[in-house]
Amino acid sequence: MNASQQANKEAIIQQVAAVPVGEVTSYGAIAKAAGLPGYARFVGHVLRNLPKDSKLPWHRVINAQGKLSFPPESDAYIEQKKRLVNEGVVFKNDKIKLSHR
DNA sequence: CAGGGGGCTAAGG
DNA sequence: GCCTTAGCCCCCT
Repeated sequence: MNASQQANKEAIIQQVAAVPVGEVTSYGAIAKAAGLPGYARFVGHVLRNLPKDSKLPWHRVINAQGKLSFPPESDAYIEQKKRLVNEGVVFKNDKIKLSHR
């Protein structure tokens, strides 16, 4: 892995970790906040390949549609939704309201 | 080097 | 509301 990519990953992780409890953000927002506009998909890749000891709140990162990026019947979807609800995130018919944009 | 795919996004139909 | 196009980026075959 290149050093720059590692740095980008770190920056992304930083932003994700900076998301407060009860709040959700989109991949694009994370990427942009990390100084990597257009890296939305890379954010997804990073979160997907997270080491199991990351302790990173990946569940607070959703897509711009205010929904989870997993199939509704997927275990990951259910797990993420459960975690969010447990943290106080309000779901509107399987949709989360992002703090306006 | 080419091809396909993925926790994306925005714009159209 | 869903699917398609086009654009962005990175990863694995």
